[in-house]
Amino acid sequence: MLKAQDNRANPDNIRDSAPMDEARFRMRLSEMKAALRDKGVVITRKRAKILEALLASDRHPTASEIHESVKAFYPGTSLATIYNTIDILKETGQALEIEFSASANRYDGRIPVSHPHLVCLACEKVEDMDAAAPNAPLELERVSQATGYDIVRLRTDYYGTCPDCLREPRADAANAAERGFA
Amino acid sequence: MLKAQDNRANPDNIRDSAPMDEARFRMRLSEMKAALRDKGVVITRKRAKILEALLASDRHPTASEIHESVKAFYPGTSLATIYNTIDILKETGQALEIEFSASANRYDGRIPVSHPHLVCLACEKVEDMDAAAPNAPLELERVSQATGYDIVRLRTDYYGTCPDCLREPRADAANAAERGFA
DNA sequence: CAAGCGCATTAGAATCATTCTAATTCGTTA
DNA sequence: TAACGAATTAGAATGATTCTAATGCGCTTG
Repeated sequence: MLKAQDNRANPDNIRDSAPMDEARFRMRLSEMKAALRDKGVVITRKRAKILEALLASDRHPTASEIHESVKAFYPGTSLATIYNTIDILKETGQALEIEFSASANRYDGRIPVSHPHLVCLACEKVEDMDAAAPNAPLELERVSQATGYDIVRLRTDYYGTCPDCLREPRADAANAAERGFA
Repeated sequence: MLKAQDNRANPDNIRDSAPMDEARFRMRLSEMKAALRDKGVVITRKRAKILEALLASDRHPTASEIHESVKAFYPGTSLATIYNTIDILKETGQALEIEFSASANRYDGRIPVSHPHLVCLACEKVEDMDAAAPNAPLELERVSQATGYDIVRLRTDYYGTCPDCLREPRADAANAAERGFA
């Protein structure tokens, strides 16, 4: 749904970078507002501008980029408001967060080449997934050719709850600490 | 540490969580040291301990976890030394960084469900990749069953240089700023 | 053995994104 | 108009990482 560009004109292009046209923009915008109102969220003028800034950018904006954009209309706006609104959007499933700033980086000296990872959201451990798993993601070569990018690295992470934490429901910070490196 | 667990008993398991056995540990350790020495890097006692801590952990340790581990032997060790050594390991291809703390998070209000992304390392833009691309990654269901995890989210990012930046070699911070959201 | 060079290491400051806190303001409804 | 709760605010706090500038250590050379 809501694909920004009709790729049928260019069937080999699997890159989706076109700005939204006006009609689609407005449609998606009211869809978002409706979804928020359904959950009892008040759409203030600032919040509306935040939604617009999020939709208008074809770059997947950062909180700070949205902030700059909104400040052009409401100069006094605080960054906290941007984060607050983004939180609501995430909670209501109206925005996807692409995480580059979640927690501390982790290091792998055993298999120092790219391979899929299993990330436990409860205890925060990161396990290797056997690289030979079936249905491995698109090869770098293939994606490079299809997108025009020079792809050098692939990241595949599966997020969920590990078997240990599924068994033991007390999967909180204490649990994570227990398993910590010592 | 260094407990041996044999996954051959469980051929369907595509999760790779077994600690290294002693022999493998030592083999990989000298492999790393040799690779570093080849590049002219001096293996100090502290650096050796850092390599050991990295290899000994079956959790993909953070810099701070490695730090704790090394401090047990060399109490005065600074976190900066850990980061310095990790940098060398990354540069020489002896360690893989699993990034959870790279730069600012980005948000997608247009297609608010998980789909692959193209990340340009030069201008830092993030593009959507058509979700219908061939060879899509393993479905959550399938991985859940194979690993015992309750997988709720999948992340697939392709890193490289976008066509624009490939064309224009001046792909530095200024370039990134130019393309910034305004 | 002494001098000197260069890398290794250090503590602490700086940076950056994000979250928290507590006070203030705004909008709605009574 | 009064009053309540939600929205918004500035600024502090947090956490990970990077930077900086000084010091230390190990080697080589004379």
